[in-house]
Amino acid sequence: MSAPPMADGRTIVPRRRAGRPSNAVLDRTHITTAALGIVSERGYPALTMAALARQLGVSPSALYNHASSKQEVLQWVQEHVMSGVDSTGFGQVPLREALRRWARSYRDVFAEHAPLIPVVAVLPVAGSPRTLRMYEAVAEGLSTEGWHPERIVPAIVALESFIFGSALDATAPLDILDPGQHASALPVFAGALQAQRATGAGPADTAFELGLDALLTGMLGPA
Amino acid sequence: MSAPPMADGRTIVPRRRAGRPSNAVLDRTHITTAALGIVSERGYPALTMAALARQLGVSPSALYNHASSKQEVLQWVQEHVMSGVDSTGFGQVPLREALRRWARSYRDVFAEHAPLIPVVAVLPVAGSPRTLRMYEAVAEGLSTEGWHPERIVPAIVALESFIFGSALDATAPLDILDPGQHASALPVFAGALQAQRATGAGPADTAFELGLDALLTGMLGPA
DNA sequence: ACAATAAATGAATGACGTTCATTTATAGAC
DNA sequence: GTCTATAAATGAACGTCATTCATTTATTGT
Repeated sequence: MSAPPMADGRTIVPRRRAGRPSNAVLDRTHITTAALGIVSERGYPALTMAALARQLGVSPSALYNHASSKQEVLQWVQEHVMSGVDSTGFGQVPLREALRRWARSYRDVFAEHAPLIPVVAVLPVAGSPRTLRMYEAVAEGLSTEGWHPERIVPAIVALESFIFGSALDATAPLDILDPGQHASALPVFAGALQAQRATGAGPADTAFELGLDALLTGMLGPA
Repeated sequence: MSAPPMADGRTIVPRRRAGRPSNAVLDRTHITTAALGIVSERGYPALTMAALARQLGVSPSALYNHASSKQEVLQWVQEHVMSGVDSTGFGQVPLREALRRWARSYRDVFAEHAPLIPVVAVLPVAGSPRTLRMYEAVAEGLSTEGWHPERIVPAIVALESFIFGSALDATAPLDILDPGQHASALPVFAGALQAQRATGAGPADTAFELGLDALLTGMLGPA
């Protein structure tokens, strides 16, 4: 009579019988996994503490024995999400290429977790070892190419700002820039918009690649 | 017995006597002004519909006769905030300089309204004439310098992404990048951080200027 | 005077995140 | 083996929000 299937979509977990540490079922890992499941299946608006508890087969208040707040859960999710960022190129391929891979994967990952951006952008990074290791990899990449130490952090932050902004932009509706009825008053912009559309490429992707090229050229010199 | 001073911090407004349009007191302009007042005095977390109503000397539900949602109020605030962006340089000073002024003012404005960024970044721009006029000014600036039409929109979007990302970054605590106890495991990054700090300049500002320079160089060529 | 109507009200609702007193059941001490 | 400290789960409750709605109020055009 343990762990009934529940015939329900929620993660099945051996019914917790309270007690000392032992076989913890409601630890940081399980909570994070459940949160990621909800997010990927139903999106961030569905990630409530009640939904999370339900997914874990537990009452909402039980979560507060293991996480001090929803903010903390979001930090755990962020820490996991960072594993999708590719920092392996530094020291392996030319810096420009390594930065490009890094930036693309970073943007793609956060485009799928856009609601984390305002959280992450303002959160002390000391709590996220993965993020710190990423910074170290990028810093090594720049340092090895002879960058002056005092320029390294600003360069990383500038790239990151562009990446976060681009990730937000990637979640915008395709027609977000449509001028609607005002088109006639904006001849140049409206024309440019049509010209861009005629290329058939996604505006967010094109903008990201153009901006990334420009940043890399500006930082490293022409290719 | 009209408009008692209230001896209270709230905006004094001639007590509304219901009826036909006439001398509307609770219109878009007044609501926007009140919202801006709350935000500048007590920040975005304090901007609740209840606080807004209180500021206007009215009950919360009354707001819904004039705004369909809080989202709409935020759009009004955004539209007003956009007036702080300086697009006057285009056609008046060299393009690089015009873009620089524009980008700086744009970032500064949204650094003070960071919570609007996730809203704005995803909102159809058709509802914001001021934003559209800004786009037109920038597009004219690029077009006049011979930019191909299909590159204009991506360039604007790329710059805007960098600007929004930088505005978010500008609201972060100064020590956000502090590696804490992990410093020893991150020699290059920790060193770079110290070198940056030693310059005495704000990391967010330095990163913004470095990134902006890089973007402009990448887009327009070396100065 | 009257009818139509814009506008304000206050009570109510439904999400949320979070707290707390209480209960449950295990692990280690004796 | 019992006892006891304690990690962990529970359900009820709270406070804060945005939002809705039936009702009232007061003005305008006829």
